[in-house]
This record gives sequence, C-alpha cells and structure tokens, in this order.
Amino acid sequence: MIASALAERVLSGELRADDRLPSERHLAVEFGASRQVVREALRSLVERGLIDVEPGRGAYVHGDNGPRRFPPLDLEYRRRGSTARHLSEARLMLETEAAVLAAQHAEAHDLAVLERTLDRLDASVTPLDRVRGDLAFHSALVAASHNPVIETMFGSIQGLTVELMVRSAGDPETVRRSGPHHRLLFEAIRDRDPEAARRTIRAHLGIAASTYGDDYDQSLDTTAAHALRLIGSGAGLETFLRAILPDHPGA
Amino acid sequence: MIASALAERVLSGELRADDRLPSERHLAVEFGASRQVVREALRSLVERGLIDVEPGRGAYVHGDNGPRRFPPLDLEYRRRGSTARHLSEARLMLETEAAVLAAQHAEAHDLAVLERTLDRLDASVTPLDRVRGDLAFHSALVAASHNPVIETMFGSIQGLTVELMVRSAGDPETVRRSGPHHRLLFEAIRDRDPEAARRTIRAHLGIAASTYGDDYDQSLDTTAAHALRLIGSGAGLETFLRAILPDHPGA
DNA sequence: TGGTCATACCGGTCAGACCACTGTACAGTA
DNA sequence: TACTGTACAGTGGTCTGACCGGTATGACCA
Repeated sequence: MIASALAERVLSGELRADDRLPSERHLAVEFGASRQVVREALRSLVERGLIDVEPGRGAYVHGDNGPRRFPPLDLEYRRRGSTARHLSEARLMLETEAAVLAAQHAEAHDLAVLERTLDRLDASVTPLDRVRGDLAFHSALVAASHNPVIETMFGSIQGLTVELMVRSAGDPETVRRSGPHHRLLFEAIRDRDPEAARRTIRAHLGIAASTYGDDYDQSLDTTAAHALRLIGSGAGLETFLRAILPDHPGA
Repeated sequence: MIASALAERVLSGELRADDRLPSERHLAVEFGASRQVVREALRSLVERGLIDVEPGRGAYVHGDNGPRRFPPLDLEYRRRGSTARHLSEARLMLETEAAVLAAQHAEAHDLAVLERTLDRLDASVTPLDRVRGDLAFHSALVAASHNPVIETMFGSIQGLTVELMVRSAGDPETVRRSGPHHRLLFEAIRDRDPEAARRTIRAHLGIAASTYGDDYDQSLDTTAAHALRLIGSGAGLETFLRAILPDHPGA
C-alpha cells in the first residue's frame, strides 16, 4: 500500500528525478505506520529501480542523469531454459535491427562515440580490455538506433552478452576474422547504408556463433563455464563480469 | 547480503520451485541478524520474483507451475520516452524473427494452439474480444518460435502491445485489410515457409502502423488516450487492459 | 575567513512485544 | 470408531523504543 502510493508519486511526476523523498520517520507519521513498514516499502521501490537510498542522506527518486541501468533479465532467461543458440538468435535480431536503424538515424554524436569505442577496441590487449571494448562498441551501436525499446531489450541481455563476448575474445581465430567488421559497420552507418550495415553485423555475429560447437544448444550456465576456460582466466566469471559491469546484479 | 545469499540458494538450485524457505526467525538466527533485516531481504526477493510469502505459512520459492508472467517493462519504456514508432519498430523486429523461427521450429502443439486462437479471433464480435483474440494469436506465434529470450522480450511489451491493438481494433478498415493475414501467417508456418511468414507479418504490422498518422511520433501516453476514442469505449484504458491482462501491473 | 565542534537529522539495525492466521494434535462426544 | 471442536505451536505482519554510524549545517573561535 505504501509502496504503491509512493510509486504513484514517482510515476505521476509529482516527484521527479533526483527529488528527495520525505524521511522514513516522516513517512511513518504520514501513513500512520511504523518505520519498519515504511522501510520495507522503500526496499520494494529500490528493487524496482524507482528510488535510491543513501545512508545518512535520505531516499531519492532515481536520477535521469548519468548512465541509466537497464533492467537485466538474466534470471528470467536462465529460468526459461535459454541456450546459447536462443541468446545468439535474439542478439542477432536486436543488433541487425539496431544497425539498420543506426544507418538511418545516427547523429554526429553517435558516430563520435562509435569511433571512440573503435579506437579503444583496437588498442585492447587483454581479454578483459577486449570484452570491455567489444561491449562498449555494440552498446553504442544499439544506442545509435535511437529506439529506446530496442535499446532496453539489448540491455536486458547485457550480462549474458558479456558471456558470449568472453567466449569470442578467447578464440584468436574468431578475433582475427571478426575484428575488421567493427570498422566496416561503422563505415556503413556513417555512409547511411542500411543494407551494408545489415550484412556486416550478420557476418560478424555469425562468426561469433561458430565458436560454440557442442555448446550451442546447452544451457547458458554450461556455456559460461566453458568461456572462462577459453581465456584461461584464473578468476571466476562473476568476478570478470563485475569488472565489466560493476552495477550488474549477480546473475 | 542476506538477500544475495538467499538468492544464490534459489538460483543455484539448492532450493527449488515450491520449496519452503526457513522461517524468518530461523533465518535471523542463521544470519545473526534481527528479524527486521531478514524481512527486508525477503521483501527484495519478493520484488525480484524469486519467492512468494504467504502469511501464516512461510516463504516459498516461486513456482514453475502455471503460466509464468513475463517481466513487463512498460515503465522503463515510458520513462525512456518511447513513442508509438519505437514500439512498432521493436514489435515488427520481434514478430518477424519469431515468425521466421516458428516456420522452422513450430510443432504440432504450436499449430493447434495457433489454429484455436485463429478460430477465436474469427468469432470475435466486440473490440474487447478482438483485442483478446489478437493478443492470443500473436503470443502463440511468438511462442511457436521456441526461443524463450525472444518470447520474454515480447512479453515485456505485452501491455503496450495491447494499446497498439486497441488502436487497430478500433479502425474497421484496418481490421478488414489485415484480418486475412492471420490465416496466411498460420499457413506459412504450417507449410514451413519462413519467407512467406516474414512477408506476411511485415505486411500485417505495416497496416497497423498506418493507423497512427500524427500520433506515430508522440509519446505512448498520447497514443493510448487516442486509442480508446477510436473504439468509443466508455471505460478507461486501465479497465480495458485489466480485462485482457488481469495480472498486468499498472502501467 | 577558515577550521573545528556541537547538534539535529538521516538511514541501519536491534530487541521485545503483540496481533491475526495456519496447521496439527488431542480430547470429547455421538 | 469417527467426527468435530479447541488448544497450542508456529507463521508472517506490525508496533515501540533504543542505539549506532554517517551527513549536513550552524555557531564559535582563532
């Protein structure tokens, strides 16, 4: 009840991004409840991404400033028995559409970001760098589509996408063959050539999919375990993932 | 901390669907914390959909039985300023891919469900019936893709899709022109013809997109308001939505 | 004017108590 | 012996009051 009422304040615009909510003690008085109940309600709102709570300062409506986290759906996908094939199919769908739209809608700022991520990717040395750079490039590509629905859907697979990228980054042959696609993709978008963009992204992700072999129709957990073996990393995937997506809730 | 530890138990399979969690008092002892802190952690898990809490009985791991709700992302899409165009583009992307995959992977059960929803759609009389039937058909189509990632993404726009469908259902010309596509789509899938499936779904959704006119690049809120005017419904969209998706959290 | 300290307020947590609900076991009655 | 009702243990839901560490502001002093 309290959670719903407060959520309504946020959703209705009564409270705006970065606004401070009344204190727990004030809310307890206002709703005629104990502070504990208020805290539980606030916890719900935190979990829904509507607010952020800062100890000693108060609770604030989640800001529109800075990079917004995408609602990750790793859990949902895992629980539905998704395989590497399912994920790859979905990723191909998203990035193909995004590339085509980017070739139509990308603005100067988008191109600058894309080029910057390209430079960074070219300068990558370690697998961690390469995965970071790869993710940045593909995220910039999807952002250049200027379709927030598609972007959000891509964000929902971001953590799992990192696992795919770990796999690709661990195979030198894959890196060698698919590497040039990044630049070609950028050029297709810069030159407003949707068909070239489509062909390039499909070729690019097709190569990544070919690294799977017997794992392609295995569950995502199996896939992730093998990914780290490929890059010979001593750390667990969780640690690796945190290095790349610090805000990502544990999968 | 406690929330993470418990989530891990659920995700690791240590606790399975419908298993009962230890009581709050037991968890408080186990984690050396107060019951209040345990309750807040449990509230987080509830909000994440991992568990259900039943007063007087205890907390249970969310069951795998019965129809699973898709995590709706209406709020996220609205807050990112999505328009009817963005939603339509994403929907076209999802359903095109789903139709192609369905033509490759649909099984006898899928075809039976599709045909049943077709019959129901043909028998529709009121706008409510038509929207219900339309949603059922398109959901069955996406399910026939046998890709849980794509299905989940489609589910994330389900509430907003209903709003699109309300719009189409309110225009007799749109209903007349796009109606036959449903049967054609079914036949393409039955006959294992991905290209026909692709063409048909694109034509089908293209007609729906043409009902927008000036609203196409307006925010989704504007679009929804106009939708109900088209069908001359006395009820608000919220009521209409609830009649179709009873479990849908308020948008 | 800048630095330090005190105070008010913030969220985080604890302990203990009480309430309504749920389920099981046992006693009483037909 | 079988059925029904009651009591009790256990459940989650909530309240009250207290204490802790962190934050921010204002007052005072050098």
